[in-house]
Amino acid sequence: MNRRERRRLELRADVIKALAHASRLYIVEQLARQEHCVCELADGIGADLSTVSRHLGVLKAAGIIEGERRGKNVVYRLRTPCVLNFFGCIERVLAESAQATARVRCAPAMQSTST
Amino acid sequence: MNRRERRRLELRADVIKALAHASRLYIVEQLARQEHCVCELADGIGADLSTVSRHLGVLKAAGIIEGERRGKNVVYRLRTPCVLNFFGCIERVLAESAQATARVRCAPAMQSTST
DNA sequence: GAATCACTTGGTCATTTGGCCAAGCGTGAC
DNA sequence: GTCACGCTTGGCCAAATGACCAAGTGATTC
Repeated sequence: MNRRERRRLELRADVIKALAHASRLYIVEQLARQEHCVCELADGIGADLSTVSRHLGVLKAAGIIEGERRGKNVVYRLRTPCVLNFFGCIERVLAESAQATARVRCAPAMQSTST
Repeated sequence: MNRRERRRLELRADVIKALAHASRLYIVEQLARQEHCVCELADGIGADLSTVSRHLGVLKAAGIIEGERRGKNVVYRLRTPCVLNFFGCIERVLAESAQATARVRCAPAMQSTST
């Protein structure tokens, strides 16, 4: 992995990092339905307004959402809806993990024939 | 966001977190081509073997890859190749961000008509 | 069974992240 | 202008993350 490739992967990782938090996933889901002001999202999340504002800042910096002042409010909307496609795959990963766990639970002596 | 929904989003976030690192993205890309032992991946990344082993542990815990001992080696492979679909969208996000940056650079007085 | 190779795990440290409170800033209402 | 409202940002702290080295474990070799 040379310097150039590392940089490329770091840029990708930054976008993924922006999505790697429950509250930010909630925000993305809500904005997928319709645009929202900060206060509405903070309400839904149940965290301090400042905390939510920072989460929005992270998503915005990553280029996933964009915000616009409208009167007193700042209204955010999804800028790259393709991120919604991730969730199907994520669910598949989780489902397979759950299956594997179940398999282990039901057949603990799968590999080691004895003991 | 009730307790149940938070839990659901946290599970999703855990999978995404596992992908949110340049070295781990490198690993996923390599394993998409073919399976590899830890030493090969460590070589490619250029980090300590222990560090790479932990990265593999994170991906495995998330259910994205799986490993199998084969003689002296432990060989890892991709378990849920659908994660590769993420990258197209990520690149689009990055490309749009780059465009936005360029726009700002070329027209700094876009919104505020004067000043 | 001792040595060696491939990997994992414990210990430690520096850095990053996420949370809240408090203070600041921009906008609209009065 | 000044007040209130909505949001952002600075300050701070606790917890999580990522890195390395060193020690431990599993498997092959001799």
